[in-house]
Amino acid sequence: MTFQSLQQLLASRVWTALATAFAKEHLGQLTAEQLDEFANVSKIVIQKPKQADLGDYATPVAMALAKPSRSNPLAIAQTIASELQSPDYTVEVAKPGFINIRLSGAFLAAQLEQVLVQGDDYGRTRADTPEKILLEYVSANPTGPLHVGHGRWASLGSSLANILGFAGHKVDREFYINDAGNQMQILGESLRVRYLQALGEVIELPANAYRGKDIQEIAAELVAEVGESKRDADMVWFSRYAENKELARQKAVLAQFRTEFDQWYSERSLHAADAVEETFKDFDARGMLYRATKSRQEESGEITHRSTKVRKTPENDENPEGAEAVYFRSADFGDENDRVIRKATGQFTYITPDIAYHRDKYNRGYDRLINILGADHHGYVPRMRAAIQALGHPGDSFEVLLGQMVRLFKTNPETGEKEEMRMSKRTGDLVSIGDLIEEVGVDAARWFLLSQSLNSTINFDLDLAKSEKFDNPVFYVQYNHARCCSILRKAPERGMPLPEQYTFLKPDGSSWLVEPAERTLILRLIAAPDEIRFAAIDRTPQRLTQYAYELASDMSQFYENCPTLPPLADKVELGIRYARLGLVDATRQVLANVLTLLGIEPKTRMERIVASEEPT
RNA sequence: GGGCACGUAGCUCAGUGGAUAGAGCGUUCGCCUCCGGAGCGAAAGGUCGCAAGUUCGAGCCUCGCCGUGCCCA
Repeated sequence: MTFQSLQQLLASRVWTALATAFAKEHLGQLTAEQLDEFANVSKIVIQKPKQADLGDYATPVAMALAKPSRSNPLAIAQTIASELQSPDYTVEVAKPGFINIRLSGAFLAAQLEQVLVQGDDYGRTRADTPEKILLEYVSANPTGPLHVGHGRWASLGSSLANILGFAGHKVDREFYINDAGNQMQILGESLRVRYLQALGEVIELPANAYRGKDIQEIAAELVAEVGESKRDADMVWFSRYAENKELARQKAVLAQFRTEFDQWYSERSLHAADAVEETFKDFDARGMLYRATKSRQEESGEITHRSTKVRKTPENDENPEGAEAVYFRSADFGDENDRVIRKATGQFTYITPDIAYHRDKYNRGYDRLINILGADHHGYVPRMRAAIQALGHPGDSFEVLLGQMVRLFKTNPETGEKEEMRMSKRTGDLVSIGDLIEEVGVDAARWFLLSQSLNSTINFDLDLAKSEKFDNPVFYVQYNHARCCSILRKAPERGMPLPEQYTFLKPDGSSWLVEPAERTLILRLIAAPDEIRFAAIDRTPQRLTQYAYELASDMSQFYENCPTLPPLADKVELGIRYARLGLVDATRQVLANVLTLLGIEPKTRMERIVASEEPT
């Protein structure tokens, strides 16, 4: 079975109609070349009309053809419409040149059946060009708990991976462990001091130490594990121990947050495999490097400053007189200036292992790399893309999704005002993913982190996320899923045993489901594959939270207007009742599929809150 | 100073170059004892930051301002 979305189907029908009309020389002066642009049917726009009474779907393709064919759009629309005739729908032409399509009851019924036939796979489509994608996200230092910002990348990355998979791509999820920097030494020293403190020694934390309570917890675990036996262990030993513990904690909280990875890739393993040195030689062999005391741009006076960040540490500051650094000609690939890749001291800059890492990704056979990063890292993108091009890969095969920050708001119980919870890394006073889960739960946390465009700062309303009323969209959606489940559970005891297969058509071939609320709901359901497809193409999971909400809303309308089970449906014909039951089942299925893609649990029942319980 | 975003209803935000720009919250006004019960419906609310351009057609694309956030200096 080939999975094709409704819009893909309609687009291909429009294409056939176009080709036929062209063959009959009915498309004015349109050339074969101009027609050919639409052979890639994804270029044929199919959309939902703003007003439902105009039709279920529409295409403005005739208006796009007006100019090249040198005829008027309405006439072209008429021509295409007459080639588009099908028992599946009626076709109308409207004002400027729209072609409106209204789907028949029988066609809708057939599509609805597909929802139930395909079940958990409903919504899968074939990609125009299937790709092998490596999606990298979160990628934190193993030096402490993941915070709410990481939570945004975690929910986004995990959902996007699911969505891309449904849209016909092969996706691997990867977490890059930044375990090679000198933060690891600081971490080791921090743990060593905390360990000795736990053993009763009076010793101060260094100024640059990590101060989070996680280190103290790990120190306590260490004491419980080995007692005093590591009193004289060196910093590297503590570093490794702390790193393993921190990583394990990160893995645990991510798993709890329904964020899985296929690979955990250690930066240190790159060094161990000499991948950095190899990458350097590769660049050199490709003529991408030069040795100089100043970059070409500085030499020519093009720039007066060097924007490569050099950390102010004693060992980095030493720059032997007249010694030459090694530059990468990144400006030749669109970067604003060349980048130092190896300092005069012989040390690689921080970007070099990153380049080696991305080189390795391509060597592992991926067609496309997608990284999810905070927008504060945007300066990093041009130089990495330059490196990728220097290695001979297309620049656009490297894609970086830059996301804005998350701000948390909570009502102050004293003033009743919403207040921002300020976060500070310095004091260790930052809200972790674990805190967020504890506060609002995984489902609400994921929903609110996913429901906004990546380009928008999220103003996360913790009170709303916790609400168990219909003003909370997550609750509303989950509630309607549970409601479907409940109806299906109750049906047998109300004299409607669940059938092997639902019948949506009357013996005369017309649909049982003709109520506006039923039609609206069916149309919404069968739009799911397109919604998922577009969410994949545009990398916009928020499209699916919105869709899930709209679907829940349509379900709610249907539920209000169209009784399914006795006693309420006593006067309703059995055929209709069973068709409605099938519609409920299909709604349950689509809601479940979409929620699963978002990493939100499709609950089969909602736990009732105790009325007397005071909110705290 | 340079770069990347953002600016849409009172608030929080959606919005494939296509028809009369949408949703939730809040506000106002009606209903509601229901199959899952924590509600349902309606109304009001807009110079899509400002100004120009491209186009048959711009909230969306281009340029210039203004404002906000972040990064680099």
